[in-house]
Amino acid sequence: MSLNKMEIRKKKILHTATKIFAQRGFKEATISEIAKDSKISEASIYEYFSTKEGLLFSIPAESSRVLFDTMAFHLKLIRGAANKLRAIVFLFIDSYRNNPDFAAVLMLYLKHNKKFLDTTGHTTIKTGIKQITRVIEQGIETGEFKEDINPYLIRSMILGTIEHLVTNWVMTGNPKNLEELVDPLIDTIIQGIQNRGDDPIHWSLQRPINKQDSSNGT
Amino acid sequence: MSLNKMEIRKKKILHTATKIFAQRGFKEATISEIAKDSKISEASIYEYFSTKEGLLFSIPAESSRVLFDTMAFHLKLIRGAANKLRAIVFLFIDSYRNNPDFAAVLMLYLKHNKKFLDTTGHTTIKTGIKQITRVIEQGIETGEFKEDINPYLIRSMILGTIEHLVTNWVMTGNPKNLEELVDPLIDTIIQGIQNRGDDPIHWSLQRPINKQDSSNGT
Amino acid sequence: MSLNKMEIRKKKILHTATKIFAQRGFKEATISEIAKDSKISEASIYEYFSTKEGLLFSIPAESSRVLFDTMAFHLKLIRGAANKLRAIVFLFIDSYRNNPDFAAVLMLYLKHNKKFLDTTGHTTIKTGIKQITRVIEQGIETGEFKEDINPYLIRSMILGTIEHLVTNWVMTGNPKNLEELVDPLIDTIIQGIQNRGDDPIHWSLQRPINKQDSSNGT
Amino acid sequence: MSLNKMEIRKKKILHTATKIFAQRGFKEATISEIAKDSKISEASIYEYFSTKEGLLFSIPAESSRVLFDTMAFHLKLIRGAANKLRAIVFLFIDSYRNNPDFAAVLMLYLKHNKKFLDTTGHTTIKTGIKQITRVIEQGIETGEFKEDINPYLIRSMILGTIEHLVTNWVMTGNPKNLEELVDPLIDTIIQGIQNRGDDPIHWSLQRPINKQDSSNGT
DNA sequence: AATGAATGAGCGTTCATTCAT
DNA sequence: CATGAATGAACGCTCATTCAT
Repeated sequence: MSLNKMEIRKKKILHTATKIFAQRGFKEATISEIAKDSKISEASIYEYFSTKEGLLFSIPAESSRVLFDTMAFHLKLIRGAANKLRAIVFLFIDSYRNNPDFAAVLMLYLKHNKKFLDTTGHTTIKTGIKQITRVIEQGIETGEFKEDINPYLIRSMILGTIEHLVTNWVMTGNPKNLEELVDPLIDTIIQGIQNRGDDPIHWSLQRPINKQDSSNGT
Repeated sequence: MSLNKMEIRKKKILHTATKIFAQRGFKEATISEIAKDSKISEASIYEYFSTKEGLLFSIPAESSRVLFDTMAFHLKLIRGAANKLRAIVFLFIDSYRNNPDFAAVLMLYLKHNKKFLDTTGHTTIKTGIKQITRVIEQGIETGEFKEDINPYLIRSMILGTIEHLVTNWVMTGNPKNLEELVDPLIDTIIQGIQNRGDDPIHWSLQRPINKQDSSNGT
Repeated sequence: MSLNKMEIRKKKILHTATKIFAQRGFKEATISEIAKDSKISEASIYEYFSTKEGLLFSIPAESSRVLFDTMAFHLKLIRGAANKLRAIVFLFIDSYRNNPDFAAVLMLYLKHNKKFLDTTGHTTIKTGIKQITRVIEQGIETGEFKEDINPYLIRSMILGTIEHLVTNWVMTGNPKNLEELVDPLIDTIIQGIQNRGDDPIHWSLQRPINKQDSSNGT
Repeated sequence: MSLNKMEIRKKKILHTATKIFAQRGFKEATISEIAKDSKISEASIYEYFSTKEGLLFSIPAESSRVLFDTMAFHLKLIRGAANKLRAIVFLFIDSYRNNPDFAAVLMLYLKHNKKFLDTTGHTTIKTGIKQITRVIEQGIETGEFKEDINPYLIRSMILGTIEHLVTNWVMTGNPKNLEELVDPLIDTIIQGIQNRGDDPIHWSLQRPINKQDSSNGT
């Protein structure tokens, strides 16, 4: 009962804080605002979170775990690295679209905070992100993706693009239809990395010149 | 003369502010610190910049213009949209690598500031970024790139990946060799967007000249 | 039974509070600390003591009464004002030495608190201190001490010196051997106030009995 | 000029702080009060003193130096250790009587503060107090005082009595005529420690019994 | 009787910014 | 023009105290 009530209060604080931080910015927001909006006293907020920054860092914990659990669940059901990557991108985008305040806090105030790096919230995210790398590596192992691609780079392309799009979206409202970019994005990347039956290899710059020559010369 | 002196003082302030903001964070940094480090009084700083945030927003003006002028200059000399994109990515990365403090300020404190959107500094950047869009559109027009690609998405992929990589770099020091990712990045994207069937690689910079000649000359 | 239990809890609180106040200072100490250390909840502490300051003011009540009762008991057994003063000083010093936390609280946080003046704890102390004045006055009446001395001043000298020494002791740990200063202190004062001409030392405890006898017998 | 003005402002702050601390107590007093009373903004107070406690610790610096300089000056003009001690006690008492707020702050909030021990203000006081010890030691060297007295104890008696009297005075207003106690106080102590022509030594408990005997037996 | 939980009321401190010289 | 000095306006955080069970 009491535990339940406390859980509810804690979530209320987190929810309100997410909203206020998203609207006003972390530094500009005040604990007083969050207290008023959540109808929980400032002192009580400090019962649940040790500092204002601690409150900020507590925001991703839950949302992220939900996202990454969902992701792990779906990945088991999907065959093919390309399809898995498509699902990942879709789930990310979808999660952000449905939680714009959370997306804003993550993109604007957490991703660029060095102290956040040492946080359990960040650890959760890092763990989740490793799933992406694993999918890429599996794609390479199965021969679905080219051997010479750099998984870290591909992952960075996926995440970087998502971050860029979502950041723009939370800041300006554009692009309106984030989810419509999922397929073109993933298609472009897949085409850049997958093995193709028709002469797919020679484009790779790391390949020796003569290899390219021979294929061209045919 | 006096004007010249003032210019020097102003640049000194900007340079110091960039350094301090990068090291300590925008909110954490104080005008007092910048004054001490630049040996210019706080009051004088306010002679040159109206507010602390105004000082922050003044930082990209110069560096960005230099970058985009250089970019415009190079793009005139390069043939082929793919090669142009490669040059663009290279120039971005190279510029950030050579100005890590500026890169940090841009990635950590400007890119996510809504007020910055209404700034001449941001206008400069936007103008510069349009060059990328234009290159992509030209690639489509010339048939070098597929017709059905979304230039905005491609531009977002390029910028998003760069931002992601550079942000990581200024925050953690990794990846150590940013510049080595330029080619794989651009190659992956190019392969995702270029028309295939005809020889797609004529303008690849790594390709021997005679190769291009032969294909052009056909 | 239940009353007994309550008494035990109350004493536990007082004991812990004395320790915490002595270690951390009255203002710096928190009820929360006392609660944790005593394993009695904060709310319960407020069942026994109305306010934090009330808790502080309750500390001397018991210890002081014990001291002054002991003192009254001993004074009945001792003959001669000088010997009585010596006993008093000894008992004070000994009491503080054996209860350093209590000594610290008394010297550092009670003696200088104006509100403490209106407290029953202070009344107890005042009553006890009157015993000193009475001994001095008796010394004057019996002719053992000079007629023209100011009992209030002499009492102040005795108390002031004790307070000064004990305050130093609780703050710095010095002087190490408080009790060794009892005799020199009381001797100096006695010599300053006793009637000379007739033999003043009959009751000196350190003197051999026969010595006194011989002088008396003359 | 400007320096002068700053000096005046600093003294004004110190003066007001002394008053407020004396009236309301250190912890109860607020910087806001001091600011209002001194008509100097809170922020400016922090320009002159780094913290509230730093402000408190800065109070004795000046007053004490004045007192101890005066003391050193007078001591040069006075012959005889007893007379010097009398002058010292008088100067102390007189100084406190003329600066009751300072006396209150010193007696109630500084003397019992462990952190104050590490302060330059405390160093000044310690240095000044050494003058007392020196006078006592000189009294011993010249034979004016007994050989076997403990200078530390005598100094503690003098300071302890003064502290006790002045503390009572600042807390309760009594005794009304502090200065009238100077002579009785010093007389009592002097008689307790000075060498007397008429059989002064045998009272000393440290002396060997036979020594006393011989002097008695003469 | 005992306590976990909640909070009202404050306060020290910080700085961006302005002013007077 | 340059600046040393002054300050207004906030805000995070702490705790003694109370309440509900």
